[in-house]
Amino acid sequence: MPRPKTHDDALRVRLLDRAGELLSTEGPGALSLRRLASDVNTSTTAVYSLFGGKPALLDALYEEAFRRFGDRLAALPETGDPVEDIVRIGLTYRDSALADPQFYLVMFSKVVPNFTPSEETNAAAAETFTPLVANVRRAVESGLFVDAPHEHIALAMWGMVHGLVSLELNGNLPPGVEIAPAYESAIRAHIDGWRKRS
Amino acid sequence: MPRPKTHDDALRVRLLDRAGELLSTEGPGALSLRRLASDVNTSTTAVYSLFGGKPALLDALYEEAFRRFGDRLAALPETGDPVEDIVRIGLTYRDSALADPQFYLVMFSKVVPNFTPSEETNAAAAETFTPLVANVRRAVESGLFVDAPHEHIALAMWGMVHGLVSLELNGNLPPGVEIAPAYESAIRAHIDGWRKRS
DNA sequence: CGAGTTTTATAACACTGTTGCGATAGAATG
DNA sequence: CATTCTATCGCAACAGTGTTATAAAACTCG
Repeated sequence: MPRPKTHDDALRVRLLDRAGELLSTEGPGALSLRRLASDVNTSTTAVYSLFGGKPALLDALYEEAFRRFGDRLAALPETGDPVEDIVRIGLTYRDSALADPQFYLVMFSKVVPNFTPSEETNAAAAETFTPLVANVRRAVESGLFVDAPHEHIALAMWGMVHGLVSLELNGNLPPGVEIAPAYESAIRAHIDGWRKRS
Repeated sequence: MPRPKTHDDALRVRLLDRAGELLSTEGPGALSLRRLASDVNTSTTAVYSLFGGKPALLDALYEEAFRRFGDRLAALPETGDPVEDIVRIGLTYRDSALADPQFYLVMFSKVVPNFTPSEETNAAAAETFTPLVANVRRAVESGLFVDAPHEHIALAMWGMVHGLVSLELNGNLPPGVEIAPAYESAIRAHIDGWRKRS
């Protein structure tokens, strides 16, 4: 007896897709509910019935962003040499960030006001971290690296890679300074720092 | 013949002070022009006649934040050992960020919508970087470090320190993971990575 | 064909930054 | 002393935001 549903799962993905497009192409400022709803020929009510509000929509987008990001990192073939794998993860990390800077800023910068990811979404996001941790463990177990908790080593590596990319994408670098020419050597030097001295 | 000015330099600093307070204590969401103006017993017009608008006010706050930050880093006494100085800079970097996280987020994260620092303000902000660069140069010139551009080495170090602190303050760390116990050893390991091998 | 019921679109609310307008307050002039 | 002038400032309107309450729409069942 009710009126037929149009706020279905298909509309949900259309909203999510369009939201991602708006974010990537015009930035977070263009991602307003009225704009989004009108672009998909519905009303702002749809966002509330399908997500629960703008923060919840952003949470879904946040999850999607980390999924893409994690997929790219997990898709890297293993070479057998953990050091080389770590370098490749680092390079891919920056490539992925530069491929869609706005998404990266949603993940790691606070570009959208009044949005903080939910506990579970943030836990899922942490999975992105696992390929690096696995390779570092391999390097530690094979005696290549110093005897330190492999989580600590991986965290330091993630920090550097993330920090350089963040400085780049947030525009915090001094004028004239570029990341690209220093990036790979920075990764390799950092790895060397954890090498066991003989 | 005109009506006496109340939008003077004293009001300017009162606005800036209160804006900093609001930012530190209640976060960027509480920093609205109406709220700010009423807290200082004036009107929103004051912000426009004294600064030019909210982005310009934020620019002044951004400059102030970097000035404080840079002062803390520059105040570090030199020990004569560049390596030890670099470690101290790294530790102070995190201490300063944790002392006022909201200010740090204004500097290095995009917590305020529609704000990007002006060219000149950003250039001034880059001065924060110089103590680290100076110490790295010293280490390179004394033959301690590998023969690489000292700007590249300093950039890598800044990246790691900044990355770890950013992950921490943005809440991007996996649940249960802490920066503190890994921080100093990460800095020292990274420094070791640039050491000349004998 | 009308009543009932669920779902959706519309409009109102409180808030934001920004801008134009009118009130204000004192000095110079008659 | 009253009036006029004028730079200055506070208030209100405007366009926009997320959110919420309300009313219209659209189908089934009696």
